[in-house]
Amino acid sequence: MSTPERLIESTRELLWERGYVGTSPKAILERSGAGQGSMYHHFKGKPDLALAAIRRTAQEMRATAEGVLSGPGTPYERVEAYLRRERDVLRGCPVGRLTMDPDVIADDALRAPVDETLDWLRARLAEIVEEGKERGEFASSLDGGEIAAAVVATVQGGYVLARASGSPTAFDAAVRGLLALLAPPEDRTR
Amino acid sequence: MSTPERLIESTRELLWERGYVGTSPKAILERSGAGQGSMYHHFKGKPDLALAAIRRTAQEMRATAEGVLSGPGTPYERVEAYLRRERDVLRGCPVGRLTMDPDVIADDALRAPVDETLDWLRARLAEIVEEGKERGEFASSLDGGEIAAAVVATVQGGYVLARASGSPTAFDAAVRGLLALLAPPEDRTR
DNA sequence: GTCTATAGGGGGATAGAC
DNA sequence: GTCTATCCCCCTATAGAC
Repeated sequence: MSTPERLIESTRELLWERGYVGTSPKAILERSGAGQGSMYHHFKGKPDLALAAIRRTAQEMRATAEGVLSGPGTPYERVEAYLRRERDVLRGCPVGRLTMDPDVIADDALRAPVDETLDWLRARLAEIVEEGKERGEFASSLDGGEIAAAVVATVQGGYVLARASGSPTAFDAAVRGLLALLAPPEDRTR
Repeated sequence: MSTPERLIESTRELLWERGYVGTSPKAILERSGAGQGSMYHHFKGKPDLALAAIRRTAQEMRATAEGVLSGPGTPYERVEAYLRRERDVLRGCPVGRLTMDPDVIADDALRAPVDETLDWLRARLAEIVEEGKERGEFASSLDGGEIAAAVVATVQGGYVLARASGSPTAFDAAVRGLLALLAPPEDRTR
């Protein structure tokens, strides 16, 4: 792997583990094996390198989600597949966690990829819910955008609950709870 | 206010704004107006002071939630009141945000109040949902603990969406989506 | 491209005077 | 209880040699 490549990958890992404020250039250098000079040759500084890392992580998350959401199955099944998708729950969401980073929120350039990714995800899920409404799978009274927001929020909040307790249990419970509420009425009494 | 008191209050504010990693003793001193010596006289160090601050914030959140949850109304109405409670959405949850702080998660003493608070909240909501099931307000097939987890997760995740976009809109959308799913069946076609 | 040297400021804490 | 002095290491970046 090239040096810029190794720098970006190491930064991605550290941002996921420790956030932006908790990640120092020195830590990135140690993890990547690159030298001080290399880093400042390829990137303008910490924000520049972080931006490259965040953009890549956001792109990756989007691709993963699209893989599940465009898969086979009814709308309900695709939403379920998204919610039940395998996750490293205790590590949290590498995109969502950045919203708790004051320096990311304060910098529009760093916040943009985070915003765009979560927004895209919501819009994509909203489409699917609307499709489910047309097929009679979801109540026509529901708002696709609102349900989509609830789905994304449940996942993001599930990470919070799991990390607080040190166990993925609460994440799974929240997902099951939401799926039970989403289940078509005829399945309700199962 | 006494000096220890001012130190704790300043620490609470900074932990909310910048998290544990992003909060330095120096910043606490500046905000509280206390001197270096005072701080290390009253507290063993940053973790000790943070623990006092986190405990108080956790206690306060619990009291606020209990105030709403033990209020008047049917179980659905009380859950709704909790979800719609006025919040400074863009500031995030002062307790939940700590789960994204690596140094908090790594320290059992600091994590404990966070865990206990969110766990208590879930249990309290679960009771209310079970009560609602008995009254026929919620489907008997639902699991109180799972619905409670979904409710708490939606709130915590709502903060993430709001902060990503820089607007409370997404938080409100997620809450409305969840409430629509929770609404008793006879209200579904409204 | 990568290395080492250098730099000013901050993080987190201790010591001892008052 | 509070103040100042002091400490060592880390943070982030620049400069210039190789």
